[in-house]
Amino acid sequence: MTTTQTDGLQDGDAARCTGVDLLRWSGMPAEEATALRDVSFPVKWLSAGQPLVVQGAPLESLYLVRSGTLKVFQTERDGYEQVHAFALRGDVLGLDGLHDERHATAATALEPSSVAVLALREWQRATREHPLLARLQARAASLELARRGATLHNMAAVAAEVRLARFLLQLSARQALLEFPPRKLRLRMSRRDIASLLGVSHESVSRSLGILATEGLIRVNHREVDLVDERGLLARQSATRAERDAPRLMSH
Amino acid sequence: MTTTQTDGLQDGDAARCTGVDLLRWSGMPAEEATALRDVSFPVKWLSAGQPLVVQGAPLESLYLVRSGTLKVFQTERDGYEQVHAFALRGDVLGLDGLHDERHATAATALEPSSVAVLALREWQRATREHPLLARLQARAASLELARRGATLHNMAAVAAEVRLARFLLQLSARQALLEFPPRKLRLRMSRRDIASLLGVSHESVSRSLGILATEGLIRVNHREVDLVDERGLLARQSATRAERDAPRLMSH
DNA sequence: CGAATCTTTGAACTGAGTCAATTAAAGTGG
DNA sequence: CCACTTTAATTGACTCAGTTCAAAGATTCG
Repeated sequence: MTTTQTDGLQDGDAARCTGVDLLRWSGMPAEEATALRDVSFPVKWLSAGQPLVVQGAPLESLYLVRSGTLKVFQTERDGYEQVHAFALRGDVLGLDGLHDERHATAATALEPSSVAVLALREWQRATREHPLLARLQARAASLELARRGATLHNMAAVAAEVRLARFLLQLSARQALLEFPPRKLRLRMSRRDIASLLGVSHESVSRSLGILATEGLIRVNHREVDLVDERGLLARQSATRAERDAPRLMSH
Repeated sequence: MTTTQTDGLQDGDAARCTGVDLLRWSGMPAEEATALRDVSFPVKWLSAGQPLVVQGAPLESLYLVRSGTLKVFQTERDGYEQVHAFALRGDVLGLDGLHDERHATAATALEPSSVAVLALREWQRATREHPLLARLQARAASLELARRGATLHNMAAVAAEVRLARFLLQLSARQALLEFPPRKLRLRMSRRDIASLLGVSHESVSRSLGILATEGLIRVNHREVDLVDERGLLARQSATRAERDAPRLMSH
């Protein structure tokens, strides 16, 4: 909203996108969706560091990430930023606010990014008329739910390097899905953001990166991380928490 | 396990429920939903300890909890059970599996419980024909997403008692919504389940309960917990993680 | 009543948080 | 374009809370 400099448009890219685009970005087959060609939504561009939604704001629209990276977070009373997720192409922002019409989490761009603006009224009408769009939303919610599970899994690990290894592997997997090189990670977020997501101090993130690098599993250069030894990382990501009384499959 | 042959029905309660029931259980206004009287779904009864869905199983239906308590969890390769949530009345199970048609998480009853079985085909048809049901699903997903955020918040806390305090307060709040006495908690889950959800060892849960009890904030008797001093608990739940460089509100 | 699970408590060890100080990078403005 | 400021990242030292291992009660259930 308002004119934050380049605001709406940007040269070389459309100011609006169609329903077919939405399907494509969220990784759904879009062939037989000719009807969705006539549905369109505005595209909003964000510069690095620009907030898209603030916590607690009335939910006026959902957003589907078209490009870039956003961080999704809550700010505690004491000012601590709890990062919930990083949003990449295809992710839908604002779903966690549908139930009470307020944004439960804030979202800020970590690099130049663009999103489709799904104004609530129109979007809900669109989902009613186009089951594929309803499906898109359900799918997005489902994916996010599953990803939250993975995040929980991360934080459940005892050792900080284990959490970090899991995080890196998950990011790699997501990049692969988006057809980026899966073992060349360009971290768009600060160490502190990662630390928050993993539930450790940012110093621990630093140290853990060092440890994994020393072990030859990754190579770290500023915010560029190469996954050198993926097998090793996979091995490292085991061990959630000691559970000596683990597998008790009853013997028929 | 054991007598799975009682399966569907149980004396004294209907074998099916209507769309209006679904709305009611999930806390949505159900007055003007006369059309939903004709939509009905089977009810399934579960005994304590009975699994409802297993991890990885093909998603054949969603479930809406009608009564009781379920635990939602994943079992790691090493046999560790990572608890994701506890489901109470109104919660929908299986949403995290919609995106790939497999159950991402398992669900097991912690006490005698009942759920509405929303067989996928029929349910999806129903949501298409009845926007209120579509809304119910979106709302359920949204609520669960928001609740996952709270869980993240819990695990981000440094001290174990803080995590526990938050957990107890959240459970209390949910009970209040369901019109149960908010400061008389009957924990349906084991200490270990709680520990898993909070990301600590079960010994720590035991100790933390002791600490909070010693401080006079709660009273513990086996699995009955009374919230004696709610203010105190609220005070205890602060302090996520030191962040001396916290509030940086830019002043324009 | 006995077997299994759950829960509590104890003791020792260790990994991660906190505090602190230094270096590196990025952003700002003249 | 370069000083200057601010923020990000790394590294070290110290301390302590929580994990781990162990073992003893308590409760449940067959």
